[in-house]
This record gives sequence, structure tokens and C-alpha cells, in this order.
Amino acid sequence: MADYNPQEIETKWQKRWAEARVFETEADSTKPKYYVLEMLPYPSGTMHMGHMRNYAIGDVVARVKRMRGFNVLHPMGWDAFGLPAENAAIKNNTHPRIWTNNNVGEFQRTLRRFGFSYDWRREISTCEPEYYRWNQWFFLQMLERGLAYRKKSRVNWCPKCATVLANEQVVNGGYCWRHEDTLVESRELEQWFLKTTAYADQLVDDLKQLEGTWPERVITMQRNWIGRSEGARVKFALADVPGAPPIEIFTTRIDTIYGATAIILAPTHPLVTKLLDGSPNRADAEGQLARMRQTSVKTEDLATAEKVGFFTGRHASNPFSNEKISIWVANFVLMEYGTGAIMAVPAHDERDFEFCRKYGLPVRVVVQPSEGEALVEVEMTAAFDEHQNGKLVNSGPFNGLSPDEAIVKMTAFAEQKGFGRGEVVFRLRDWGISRQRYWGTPIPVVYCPEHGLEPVPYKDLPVLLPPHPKLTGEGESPLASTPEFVNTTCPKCGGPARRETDTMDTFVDSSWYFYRYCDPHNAEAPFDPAKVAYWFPIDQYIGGITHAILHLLYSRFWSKVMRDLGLVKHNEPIFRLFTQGMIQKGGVTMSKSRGNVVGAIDMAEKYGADTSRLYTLFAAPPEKDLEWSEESIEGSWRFLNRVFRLVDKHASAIRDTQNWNFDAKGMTDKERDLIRVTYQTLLRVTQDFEKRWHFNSAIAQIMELTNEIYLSEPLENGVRPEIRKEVLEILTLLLAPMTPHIAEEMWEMLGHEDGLWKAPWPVLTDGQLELAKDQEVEIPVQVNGRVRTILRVPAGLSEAELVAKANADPAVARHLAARRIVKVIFRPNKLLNLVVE
RNA sequence: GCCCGGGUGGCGGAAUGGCAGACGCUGAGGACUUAAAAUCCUCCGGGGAUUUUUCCUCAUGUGGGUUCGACUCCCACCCCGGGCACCA
Repeated sequence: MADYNPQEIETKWQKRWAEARVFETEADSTKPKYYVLEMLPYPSGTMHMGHMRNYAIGDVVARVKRMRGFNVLHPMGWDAFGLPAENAAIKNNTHPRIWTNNNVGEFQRTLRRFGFSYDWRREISTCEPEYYRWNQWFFLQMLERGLAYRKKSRVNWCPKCATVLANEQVVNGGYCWRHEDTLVESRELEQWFLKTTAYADQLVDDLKQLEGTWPERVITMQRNWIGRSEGARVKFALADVPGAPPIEIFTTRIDTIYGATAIILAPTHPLVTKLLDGSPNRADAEGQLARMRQTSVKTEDLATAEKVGFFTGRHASNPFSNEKISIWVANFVLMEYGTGAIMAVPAHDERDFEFCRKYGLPVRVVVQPSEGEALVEVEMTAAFDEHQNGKLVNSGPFNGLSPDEAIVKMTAFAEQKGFGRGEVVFRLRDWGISRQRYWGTPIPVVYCPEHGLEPVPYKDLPVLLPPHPKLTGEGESPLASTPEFVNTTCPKCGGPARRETDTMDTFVDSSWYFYRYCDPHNAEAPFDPAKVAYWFPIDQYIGGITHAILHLLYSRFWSKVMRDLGLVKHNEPIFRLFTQGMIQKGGVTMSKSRGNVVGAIDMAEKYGADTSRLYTLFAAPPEKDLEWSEESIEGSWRFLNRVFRLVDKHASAIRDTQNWNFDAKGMTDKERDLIRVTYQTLLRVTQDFEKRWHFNSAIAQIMELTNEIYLSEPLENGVRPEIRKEVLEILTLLLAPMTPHIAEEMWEMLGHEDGLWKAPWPVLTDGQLELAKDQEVEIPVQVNGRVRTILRVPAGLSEAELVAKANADPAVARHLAARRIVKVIFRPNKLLNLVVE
């Protein structure tokens, strides 16, 4: 009699797995491959159970696939660059590398303690020169192709981070994604960009390939983020400024152009100052303009702010109607989108309606609903903006067309006349990657007084971070105040030159790390394309919904660039994506900053890794958020003890028994019942693992099986040792993907000298499938859809026989009374429903 | 405002058109024990009738609908969570 001692068992098996190198894999074209990956963690502080859920799910998948004969790649690494390391280093007067490496050590120890089946030889850390040199290599490749460029731009500046943020890192309408209480400011700086917009079309089109294997909402979020709009660009000539260039506007509703009653420019539109030159309204206008230009960058405010604007005193003429309309400037028109100028069609656009009513601009209906009452301008209280359902009026030669027809014809007309053309506009902007911080990948270019911007030659990569930076957390990049880094020579002329001092956004690191896992120690190239061709695409990627836009969009972009560089063949790197729910405590997501974490190591020490893993899988389906409960985890602990005692009790009697030959002859009823429930459990659990990912109900099934076995105790009475062995072995194998250590231990107790890691997932023969079938079934008998009795009958009973039995049953007879049966619904082995008058 | 999720016992959850509440937690009772813990067994949605047994009835956010039959499908609404938010 031994007690279940998880600390001892878990250490023992982790050691054996490592010695036998069980989880180390190589590309092998003779075997089917399976690449399962969990998003790489940012190593900060200690790991909590919120992290572990992600890895527990991935490990189940990896272990099930291995048992099913796949060559499984399951790697782990560290997203090791980033601001917290630098901030912590400043605070503690240490080096970011020391802080980072300590955390990496802590994270690695925790993951190892949980027994996750990673191939640790493939571990990568993005802050190592062996890794980030390839960030620089990719950057130079993009620079050569015009996909990396520098421009002066208004940027999002987080005063706390003291650096620039990408648009995607500005959250909640104007706050820093790391400091959710800090408002992002707007500044003008020279910045490096990657041309994500060059792939905007593909990024949106290829989302179709992901339908069915990616969560719908992730696809929708990406589609909205890219924001593709088809419309037209139209030139409005200036009516009262001779020789001035026309104003170009973008619209998706060119069909409503006869209803345009004003042109509105963004406050920062370059034409605004020209228009105001010599305008009678000038003084007044400039005051308003100044106010508009300095309003906050909070998009949330923008959305709810009242629309304000002013008349420039100038007019433009509508190229379709030659009508003169006034030109305005207003706060709700954005310079960053389209052309920074719009035509206001108040009758058919909600925003324009609001603006024009406020300033008394005319409203003119040009699309009348095809059903119901006709619109009357003065009575309108809202714009009529339906596409589908209307026809054009007051629109010259286009009267009578539907809006959709009119869009096509009017765009063609504008193109023919030379004052407009069809255009597709994206909301997506280029990816600003410059960061004015130390702990990131140096951007590999130098500035020569003679030759200007020069890329660092490939042979000189990596450009290493200087080992002794001056970190202050303020002002420009710490690299700029590190002379031994900045001062260099021009690769072209050898004269003195300055290095670029910006470093790369850390999303660069995570955009391609999963390729490096395929060939992590390659010193000649980012990876061997042949190895990537074997392992890719990632069969299953698992992570939080928080990365639905940023990380996944950049990764998709990077893959497409790599494809165009000829490094990979696929369009999309990730075949199947799963977004798991968060672990919460007290109703909010577990996180260090909220101070509600449950430490992973603490749980492993208290209950063991197996219990901790089991509980995160059992408490809720994996896609849903899960409220951590210290009381509930006790149930998982009790269950594993219960299983262990069961195996322990029978082990000595059955360990040396021959395996059962599956001969059904001579089986006792008790044996049949046990075998049936065991096989049925196996079939259902297999389904839950492979098809539905319902780990929680898989565990429930295994618990039920365990309860059944307990109720059949003592098994020695009427169950032969070989059948006991069959039942307990299957129970053990079912648990193996989720609680691998205890499963290995029990497998050994059951007499196996080879590790369970060598055992395949059980597959039933036809004979065994026969034994899995019910011989007797319980059939609910309904009268008019209400259950009146449950009959226990032999499986496969015919309708007639069942109806006869039902009629004979007093509980049914009572409800049939003397009424006539008008219809019989019969589902074999399932249900009988008698419909009476 | 728009777009997604979701709403089932005291709690986490199960059931993808066929016995609502599997499994687990909590709680109650029993066995074992000098005792406790652990363990094993039983019970546990509401109301009513019958009271050793069983039967009826209500119940899956609300109201309709489809169906022999609806937690499940359809329509409308309410509430909760998340995402987007002047993108022309």
C-alpha cells in the first residue's frame, strides 16, 4: 500500500523523460507531422495559473497526437526583449539582461516542474544576438525592397514608456496598452516603418483561407482593423481661387454626389491655410482652427465630441452638376483616412446630417426609398443611408437607378471625364517599428555625412547592443548617449558615421519566432527552408484573445514577406488557431498588476503538477473564462488519489497477468458490464479530445468510469485478473495526456517496463466494439411528448414489441386512458412517443 | 450606436432536436474510528399530493413561433461580458 506522492512521482518521471529524450523531435518525412504551439511568454515575475492553462491545453494536444503516431513539434521560448526589463533594470540599478535571464530561469523551472512535453533543445530567447541578428537580416531584406522606410510622422508617444507606440498599442481610445491609465500624446518624429499596407489586400483576402479553422471573431477583428472600403476619389475644382489645384475627396457613396451640399476638410488638411489666404473669415477661422488642431488624441472623445466646423469663405464646384457648394473645415474629418476631405451628403449620411443641420446647410434627397413614404427634406430627423433599398432622384441622367447600379455607372463616368476614379482605401497603416529604448533589436543602418543612410552590410551582422548602456528611462534612446555604440564608420567610404539609435518594436521578435523553432541553431540563415517546409504550417496555435490583432496580423504580414523572399511557400503560417479563456480570480483576469495571482509553483508544491493541470482542464471548457476556486481544486486532488488507490490495490495481483485475449465467451455479467463501460468511455473520451476539445467532459467521463469501477468492488469477486488489467490500463491511458506523471507511475505499477510514452492510444478492434455495445437499453416512453415511464428492454427491440410493452405498462396505460393513438414516434434504442387525440 | 460572445440548481458546469441538471464543489445523513482527519456509501432545483413507496406539476433570461417532442432551431425583447467606435 503506497500513498499517492505527486512530488516524488513527478520528479521521477520528469527525469526519465529527459534521460530517454522522449520529447526531442527531428523532421522525418516518413511520418505525419504535427506542429502544436502555445504563444511564447514574456518572462516577467513569476508564472501563475493563468499562464499554465494555456500550456496545459497545448500539452494535452501534443501528447494525444504523439500517442496517435504523429511526429510532434512542441517547442517553447521567451519573448525576452521589452520595456519592463529596462524599467526594472533602472529601478534596481542592474542590467536588463540580468533581470531577463533571472526571469527566464524562473519561467523555465516552472514549466519543467509542470512536466510539459517540450523539446527543450529548441528553446529560443529573442534577446540573444543569435536570434535578433535575423531580425536585422529581415529588416535589411525589407529595406532593399522598399518595405522598410523612414519618414517624419506624428506618432503616439507614451510619456511613461518614454517611447513611441504603434497604433495597435494605443488602446481604450487613447491610452497606452501597458499603462492603461496613461494618455498617449502626439509628437512629430523621424520613424522607421514597415510597409504593412503593401500587403493590405492579401491580409484581408487571405482571411478567407482561415475561415473554419480560426475563431470567427478573430477573423472579424482583423477584417475590421484592416478596414477595406471600396469607393471613389473625386476632384472638386475650386470655384473662386483661380489656378488652385482641385480638392480630392474620397467617398463610398458616389451615387449620392448630387446630394452633396458642402465639402469638408480635415483641420490638418494642407489646403486649409491656402484657402484661408485672403478670405474675409480668416482671423476668426484661424482661431477655431488652432483649437481644433490641438484637441486631444483620445479617439473616444472624438467619437462622442460635438461636431464643430467653420466656413472657409470659399466654394468648390460639383463635377457632376457644376453646382457651387461651400467649403468647410470640421473636426470630425480625419486627415489620416482617405484624402482628408469629404463631400457632405446630409440626406444620406448620419454624420453629415448632424453637421449640416447644426450649421444650417441645405439637405437634399437624392435617393428615395423604393417602398413606403417618400422623404421630405424639411421633415427628416435622420439620414436615409440604406444601400439596398432605393432609387436615385434629382441626379440628372442617373435618375431611376438603384444605388448599387449608380455607383458603378457614376464611377465609370467620372473616370471617363477625368475627374475621378474607383479606389480602395484601407484603414490599416504602416507599422511603426521605431522605439527609443535600449532593450530591443538595434536597427542596422548608419548615417554617413557623405553618403547619407547606409545599411549595415550583411557580413557585419549582428549589430550588437552595447553591454554598458546609460539607462535613465527619459528622453531619447539610451543608445544615442552611448558613444561606443553611436560612433562607427561608413560601410561605403570608411569615414566617421553615426549609427541609428532606435531599436525595433518587440512585435518584430514574435512575428517569426515560430519559424526559428524549426531550425533554432542555424548560424547561416534564419532557418533552413526545407525544415520549415516539413513542419509548416503550424497545425495548432494556442493563445489568448488579447493577441487577436497585433501579434497575429504582424505574423501574417511577416510570412507573406518571407514568401516573397522565397523562403517559404505558404500564404498563411497558422492553420488552426485556438483562443483559450482567461483564468480569473474575484471576477477579473489573473494578473500581476491586479495582485490576484495564484502562483503556479505554489500549486505544484501543494497538489502536484498533475492535479493543477487537471483542474484547469476540468473546471470549464477551454475557450471560456474560468474562475479559480481553491475549494474546487480539492476535487481534482481527491480524484487522482482515488484512481491511484484503485490501481495500487489491484496492481500486485494483475501486474504479471497475461493480457486478455478479448474472448467474449465465458464472461460473467460483471465482466461484461465493466468492459462495456470502459470501452464506451474510451470512445467518448477519444471524441472529446480529437473532435470537440471538451476536456472538461472528457474528464467527467473518466470520473464516471472510476466511480463505476468502485461500485463494482471487490473486483476479485467475479472479474478475472486479465479483465481487471484491461480496465485499469485503459483508465490509465485515458488520463495520460492530462496527468502524465501519475499515468506513467500507474503504468509501471501495472507491470510495464517500457514507459507509457511508448504506448499508443488504444484503438478498439471490431470484436471489442461489439463488446462496447449496450445489450439492454433504457427507453423513455412518452405520451404526447411527456415521459410517463422508462422501460428497460433488450437492445434492438422492434417498434411493435416496444409499443406492446408500453401499452402493458400501467403508468402509460393511465395516460392513454381510452384515447386513440394517432401517431407513433419510434427511434430505435432511443425513445418511444405515443401521440393521442 | 454597430459587431461578436453569453444567460441552465447554492457554485463551476453537462446535455447540438429525444429522460434537463452528467461530473465536480458546497451542504446533509450514514459506515469505519476511543475520537478526529482521511476513506467508503446515500441524499441534495421549486411546488403539491401520497407520506415507509410513488405520482403529479412548474422550471434552462422574457414573450411568441416551428415540431410528436425545443436548453438546443426561428422571430422579437431584456440583462451581462467583450470588441469596434465620426474610417466618409
